[in-house]
This record gives sequence, C-alpha cells and structure tokens, in this order.
Amino acid sequence: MLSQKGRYALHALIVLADHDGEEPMMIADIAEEAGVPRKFLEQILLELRKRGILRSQRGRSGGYQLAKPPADISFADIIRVTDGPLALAPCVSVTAYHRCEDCEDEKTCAIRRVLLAARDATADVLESQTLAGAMTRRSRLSRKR
Amino acid sequence: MLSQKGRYALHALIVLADHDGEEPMMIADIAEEAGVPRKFLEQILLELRKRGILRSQRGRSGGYQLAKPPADISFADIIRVTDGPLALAPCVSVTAYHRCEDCEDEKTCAIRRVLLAARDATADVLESQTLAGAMTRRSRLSRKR
DNA sequence: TAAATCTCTATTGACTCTATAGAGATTATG
DNA sequence: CATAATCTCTATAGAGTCAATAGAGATTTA
Repeated sequence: MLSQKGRYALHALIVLADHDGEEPMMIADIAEEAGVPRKFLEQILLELRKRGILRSQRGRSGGYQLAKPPADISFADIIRVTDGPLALAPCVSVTAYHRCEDCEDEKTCAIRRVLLAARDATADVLESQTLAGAMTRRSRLSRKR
Repeated sequence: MLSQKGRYALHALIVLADHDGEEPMMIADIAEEAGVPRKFLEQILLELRKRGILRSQRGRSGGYQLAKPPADISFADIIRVTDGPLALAPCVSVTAYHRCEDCEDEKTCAIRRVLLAARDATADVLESQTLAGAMTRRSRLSRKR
C-alpha cells in the first residue's frame, strides 16, 4: 500500500499538472485543491523539489511548478520519492539495490526470481504512466472547478 | 518492500515445501533451516495456519506441514498474510477493497486507473508463482544440506 | 504422569507515519 | 528600503507498527 504521503503527492502533482504552463502555484492553493493538510504538504513538496520533480520560487508571488513536462514525470518517479523502491526486496531493487546478508547465491535464489519478476511487472506499468497520460484520460466532468 | 516477517515466511514455507509429504516438522527445526528467530517464527506460522496455508499437529511429535500441495500455494497467498494487500491503494484492492473517502468518481479517477493496472500486473506474477514452481527451478547446489 | 510440542497473549524498544509548529531566508512591491 | 508574502528547514508529539522475546496454557504421545 502507498502511504498517505504518497497519495497526497499524487493528488498534488495532478493539480500542478492541471496548472502546467501557468504562474507558480502557492502551497496553500495546492493544499486546498488537492485536499491535503497544508503543513504536511509543505514537506512533501520540498522533497519532490529536492528530487528534481518540482521547481519552486520563493518570496512574494512565489510557489511551485513542475520541473519537467507532465509527460516526463512518471508515477514511478513520484512513488519512489514518497514510498521508496517499487521492489519487494532490496536484492531486486534497481534504485536501492543491496544484497541480502544471508543470501547464498542470488542466481539460484527461488524467492529472488519471483520478486524480480514482480518488480519488473510493477515498474513496467508505473514507469510508463505519466502525469500527462493521467490527465488526458480523465473526464472533464471529474475535474474540480 | 516486504516486511522481515514476509521474507521469513517465504523462507519457512520453502523449507516446508522441501519436506512436503514427510512427517510434521517442528518449529525449532524450521527456524534452524530457514534462519529465522524461533519465537518470531512461531507467530508467523500460527498466522499462516489460521489463514489455511499450514496445518499443525500439537503435542509430542507434533509440528507443521503445508495444508495444500506446494503447487496450490502462491507467493500472493503468502504475502497477503504477512504484508497485507498487493494493491497500492484500498480502492484497487481485491482482498481489502474500500472506497476512498474523498473520491469523487472512481470510474474517472486518474490515479486509480494507474494503480489498478499496477495491481493487476503485480498480482498476475505473484498469483501464478507457487512454492512448487519455486522449487523446481531451484538448482540443487543452492539447497542447504 | 511426564515430557514434548504447539498456542496464545503480553510486553518491550526502536522506528515510522502523520500532522503541526515556528523561526529563518528570500523576494516582490509600494 | 521596509514590509508583507511566501517558501525553507528543523523540531516535536502522539499514535501506530515492526521485530523480537517471554512465559504460562493446552494438547498429545509414550
């Protein structure tokens, strides 16, 4: 399961994708539109910025924007920031690989083979789905405002 | 990521699959072979039994056995016991479905569509991979003893 | 009856998750 | 240049979860 933080991040980024190309959007407004507690959202956006997904502008009339086109931000990118690796074990993680301490032989490990297949299947989906894709497929009626 | 409990469960069940058809195996021996702390393993096995994956025998010469043929126990079955639903959100879970409180329309939710595809991809892999499959593909050399 | 084994519940310490708070840094604007 | 608006950063708190251990209870076999 995704954490609450992960769900909030997805909602917030979809709001920001909706406003792509416009002026930077204030945290308070994003929080309002995405339905996320404001102070919690601050931390989430900060992290997303540090990981290169968002860009921010400080001071008056500041705010947040996507750092890249919506088509270049995948669900996998987002979830990795908020919830860590997609993989079910470190030994099959691409972004946070490390060997299991007690593993005798990765090549023949019965568990690893299955978890690797699971990771690949999950990553195939989440890396191919982007904010742009999410928006084009969304019905106008379901959008707020 | 799987919990430690989940990894322990997988190791223990592979040990039990190795001994399928034999006498019940004592917790202490499973713990030894699987490399799991004994008292922690007790709790894990108890849960797996309550969920119908294991069968136990009490008293002297008691122990644990698989409750079903190894080919009928999937990785998904095991992981659902130890780590909960495979899905990334309740609204796309088959085993623990519930609607998101703030969801306006599931049919058009941009996030849900993607998470549903991810769940299906993951479940396809984990439901098709069983203890039997894990064993036949394992090299003899990698087995303990 | 005794020994061996599983069963159940409680407890503990460390950690994580969610959320809030507030002081600090930066910027636009009058 | 002073002020207000905004993001930035770190700390904190409470609840919950995770990993592990402990020990008394129930059951079975011999």
